[in-house]
Amino acid sequence: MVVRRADVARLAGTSPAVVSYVLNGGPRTVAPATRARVLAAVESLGYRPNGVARSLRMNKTMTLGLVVPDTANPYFAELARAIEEAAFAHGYTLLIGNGAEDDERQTAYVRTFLQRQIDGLFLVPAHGTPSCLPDLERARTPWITLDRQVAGTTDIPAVLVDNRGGARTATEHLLEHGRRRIACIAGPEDVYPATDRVAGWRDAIADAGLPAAETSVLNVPFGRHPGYVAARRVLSERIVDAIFTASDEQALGALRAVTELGLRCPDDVAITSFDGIAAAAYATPALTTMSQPFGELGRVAVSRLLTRITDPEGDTGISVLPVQLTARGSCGCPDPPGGDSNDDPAGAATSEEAERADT
Amino acid sequence: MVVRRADVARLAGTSPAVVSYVLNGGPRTVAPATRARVLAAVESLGYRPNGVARSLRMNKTMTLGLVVPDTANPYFAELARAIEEAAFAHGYTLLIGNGAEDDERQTAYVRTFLQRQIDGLFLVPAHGTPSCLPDLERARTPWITLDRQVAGTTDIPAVLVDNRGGARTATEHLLEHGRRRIACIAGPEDVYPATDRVAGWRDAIADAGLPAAETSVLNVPFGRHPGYVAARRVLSERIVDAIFTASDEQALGALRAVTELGLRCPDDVAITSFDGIAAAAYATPALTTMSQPFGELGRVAVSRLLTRITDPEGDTGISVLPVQLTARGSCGCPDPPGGDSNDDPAGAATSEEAERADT
DNA sequence: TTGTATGCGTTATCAC
DNA sequence: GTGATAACGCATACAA
Repeated sequence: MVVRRADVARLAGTSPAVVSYVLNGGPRTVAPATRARVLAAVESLGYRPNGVARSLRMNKTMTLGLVVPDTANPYFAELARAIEEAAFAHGYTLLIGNGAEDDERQTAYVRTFLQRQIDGLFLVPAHGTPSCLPDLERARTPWITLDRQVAGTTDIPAVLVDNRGGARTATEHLLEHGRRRIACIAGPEDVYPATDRVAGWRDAIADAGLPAAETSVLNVPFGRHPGYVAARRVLSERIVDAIFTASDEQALGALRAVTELGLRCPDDVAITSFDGIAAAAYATPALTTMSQPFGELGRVAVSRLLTRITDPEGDTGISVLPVQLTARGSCGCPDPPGGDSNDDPAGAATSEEAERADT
Repeated sequence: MVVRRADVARLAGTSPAVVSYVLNGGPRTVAPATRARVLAAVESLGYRPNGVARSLRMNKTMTLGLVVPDTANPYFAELARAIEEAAFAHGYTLLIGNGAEDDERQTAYVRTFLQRQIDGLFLVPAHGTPSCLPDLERARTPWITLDRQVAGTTDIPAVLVDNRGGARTATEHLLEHGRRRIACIAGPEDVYPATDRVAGWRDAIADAGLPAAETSVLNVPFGRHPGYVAARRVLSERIVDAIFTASDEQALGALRAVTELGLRCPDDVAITSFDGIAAAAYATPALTTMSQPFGELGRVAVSRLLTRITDPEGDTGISVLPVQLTARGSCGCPDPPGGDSNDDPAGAATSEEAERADT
């Protein structure tokens, strides 16, 4: 509109094609003198290539889509930041969508993104079977699932963490502290990581030879408020001495419930949870939680998606990353001073080639 | 690539142009019979228009850019969600960038976004004078500032909240509780909302006829950890009975510091803060804070930016939205049960026409 | 009412 | 080493 490539060519006394060669460093070589003239013209005119035209021609947008169930949820916010970090390092930009735990809206975003010709998609599927599956199938756009699997499928590429093992570790840690009546505040019944985390809790309970108190499993949404409500219920109805929650957010809510009921954490009720969001380190007491490797998650997810972009059939497995017990005060361990987390959820860049294909 | 408009036209026994007319509902009318054939062909082939080609032709992308200093920070996460919500309602999609409080990176994002021909940009400028200003100037892409103003400027369209008035209210509330030695944990010295919030604190202190204890102002970054460190320092070095913090995140850190030092909040140290993020309602005690109208912020920002897209010269002022005191336990008010916040930071949709220009 | 043709700004393939 | 030219897929003005 304002200044096109042809203008640059004219000023530099050459042809538009040559301008491209200079700016893109190829595919053909250009004489140093011409090159200098082109660069000068670009500078003086303030020419900036039109990315849309380029995308149309190149058939790639250098844009990745990310659809999560709730952008404002700290866990997804940290996950998004990690993805963004890794994508940026590879020269990709992120289109972000808030599915709002609603299939219809999630599908609306996926469709819009597909239409905008994103090169690849990260999806944290809402509960149930996403109605956008057919669209994704037809579009041939590489996509990969994050944090959750699509219900009932096992052949869709995914990057997950060891939910079952982590939940088991978290529960065992409560057992080691001598707790015996451990309730489980789980996620929604039909959401993948919830079921696996419940399974891990069950594993630990069973191994300890404890009765599987089914009534001690509360299926509520992830999030502070559901955690708060569930904790109030389980604490007033049952005699428990510990709670394992499926998310830090729920744990934060539970912590609040414990205090409101005049109980003390960890003395009366110990808590361990899952995720390792930054806020967990600043609660009082600080939360003992299974920390997810956000930085690694982002790097693996981006790296795998990019692989699938160049080779749509390749890299089709499921990555399961380990989680790590971060012992703090809520389980009964000594409570370290605030801010023991490294405060850098996205992690530092790795030695991977950081290539920015876009100029 | 897979299925083009021409394919649809062929199957429907008509021309590509007609396909456009049907899909876009204009600009020309088409016979019902033809229309039906086209629709059937679209359905059976699963044709989806290429948004990139459309953008090139139409010279608009239906995409808005949002660059914030830190995506993972809960305040910006809630702000982003509000923007996303409002943009979605208008059929716009959000390209999101994490400036990481770093001018260079912020500029990199702005440039990339501009190159991708976004229709408009929301910028939460990092401290100092952004080096992307010339780019924005040349690009003629409408943009608007959120939460902060560009240092030293007053003619750039912005959507802000009443930082000074809010800070004053928060501080006065502490005074009403009988506190007299009120420290101020501020943001970085050169960031707009920080200076205004300090000014508000100063207003209240001065009006109360109290000495302006300059040493009681601590300029630290927003964020939990800085708040924690600052609180530890101010609590051990000085005798204070209250703290006003410039952000909820800092307050959360401060709360942790209070507890670690064996003090009680609000008994020994009362706290009020600023922002009204969801987490504030679940701290123990829950934070008394100046709640920002996230939903309204998003709607106003989007609405104003869209206005500027249709009329680049119009709507060039600065919006200042009011903030509201949310009294909870940390100031000494009765602590309501957890989850008193409506848990819907983005707010419900208004009666504004929700138009989705994209199909 | 419908088919044809041109241009959006770029990259890449041609001859030169 | 360089200049013209054909796509990319769409929207629309124009001729039929």
